[in-house]
Amino acid sequence: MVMTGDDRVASLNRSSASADPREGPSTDVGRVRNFWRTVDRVPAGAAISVRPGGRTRNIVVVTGWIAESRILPDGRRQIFAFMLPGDMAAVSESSHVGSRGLVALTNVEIADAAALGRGALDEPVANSLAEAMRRREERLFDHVVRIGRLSAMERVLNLLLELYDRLDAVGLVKDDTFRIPLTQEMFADALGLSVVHINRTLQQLRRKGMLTVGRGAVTLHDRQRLAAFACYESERPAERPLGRCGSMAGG
Amino acid sequence: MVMTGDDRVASLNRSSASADPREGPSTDVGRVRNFWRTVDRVPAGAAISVRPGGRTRNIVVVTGWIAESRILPDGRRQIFAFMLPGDMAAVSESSHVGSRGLVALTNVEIADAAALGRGALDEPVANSLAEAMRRREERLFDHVVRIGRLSAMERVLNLLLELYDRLDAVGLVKDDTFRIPLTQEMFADALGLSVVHINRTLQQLRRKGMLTVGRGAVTLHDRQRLAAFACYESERPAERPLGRCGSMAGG
DNA sequence: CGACTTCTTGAACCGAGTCAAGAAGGGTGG
DNA sequence: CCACCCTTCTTGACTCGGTTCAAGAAGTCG
Repeated sequence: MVMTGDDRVASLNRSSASADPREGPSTDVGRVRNFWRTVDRVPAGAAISVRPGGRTRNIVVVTGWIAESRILPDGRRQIFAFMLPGDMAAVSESSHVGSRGLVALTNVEIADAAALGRGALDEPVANSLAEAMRRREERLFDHVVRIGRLSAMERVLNLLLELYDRLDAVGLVKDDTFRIPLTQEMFADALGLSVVHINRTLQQLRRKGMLTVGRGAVTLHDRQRLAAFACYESERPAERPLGRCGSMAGG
Repeated sequence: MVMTGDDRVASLNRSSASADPREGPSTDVGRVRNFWRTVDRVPAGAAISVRPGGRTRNIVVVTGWIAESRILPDGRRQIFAFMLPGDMAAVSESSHVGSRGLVALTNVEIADAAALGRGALDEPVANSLAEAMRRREERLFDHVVRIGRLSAMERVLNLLLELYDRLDAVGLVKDDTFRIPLTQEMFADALGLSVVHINRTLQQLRRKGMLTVGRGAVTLHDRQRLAAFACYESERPAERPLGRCGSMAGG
């Protein structure tokens, strides 16, 4: 798991305006054009905030990863969520230490969601933004469970499975593999563990053949089994076989 | 910390429609009357959900405590938040195992928020509901930090300090003391710890003279100091002296 | 009073943290 | 292309916070 930036969306229309490209692959082309005209580039490590003048801003991630996090006065950090290409969010101003903030984990391209509907939020944009907010909140709950009630191994797998599904939805997964620009430290700060323990946990998972990590990419082997082990439930309710999670049938 | 129900709001107008009574102690009296006509009673332990027919329901807690939680298929439970008198929320239907659900921790009285504005949500109600949602989300982030990055002692104190502030805001604190209808198990499930360890942690805090717990009531001694220790930041930004939290100056 | 829940405490265990040092990458300038 | 630096990853040894198991005490309720 090495930091390697530049995982830009292969084909534009797959990560277009709609938060969930599956429902309508190619949205209004003119809208997407407008999209690109208002793109902002943010370098890795930089904070994402409203310009001094503005109030609140609805953005869409076009390329790259963003973390939503808080830093405690004594330096401890907690990452609440990762924003991936296609994700929308409302950004308000904040100082970050003590409060929440968005930080670019890679070089990032973001677009103003408002611009998609030229000016005021129009119906479809407002809707997908609302839908995005709903999902974001749901993920936040998942994250609380992860941190509060899962073991280290379960946490790691559970998070990776979520990232898999989300990246898959925007076409960034191929052969059960996706690029992941996170350092083990970021992983640790998201999951409430120490870097060292994240490392050891990944080693274990590797040895058990459950996943492959390295050079900025992750491959999940037998996601079905991993999901059952890590109490992971896919967002779309189609597939849900999990019995009592936590135990490992054969491993 | 013993379960003792019946902590009803002493004076009605303090817990009236507005989520934050401080800004306007006595809201429209007629509205409050209407309030009482549409009150629902829910016994301790019961789930709170929409009636079979309905879709989504905006409610206000009038009396009692409610927990928002999820139960994993293997029985582990995570409590996301506590709803106290005066809190508003939007309730949608859910099965609870696997997904989220609201459970009455005590006997509870709830009112329909919509009823406050006779029918459709009117401006003031919609606003305070939006404001309540904002705060609720902010608290959820606080909770993630608590669980993800604080030690057991910090977690316990931090949560108690939050409950203090919220109960104080609706007039349910007197002499640094408030009633708390939580069992240690609920505390454990909220903070991601075991019951036994919650118990021991409370013992420690007692011995250090930081708080008093017993017979369903908690008293916090020297909240200023406790807040600094537990990385707690009050919602209203007036008072914030905390330096680098985590260490105990003298104790 | 009896039954049940909740609290408390001890002892043993172990998952995860800390400290520390070395290896492996990755990027940069000469 | 190499030398160097800095970040990230890895591993070992040790510590410790928190869990588990178990059993008894204290409350609480009918």
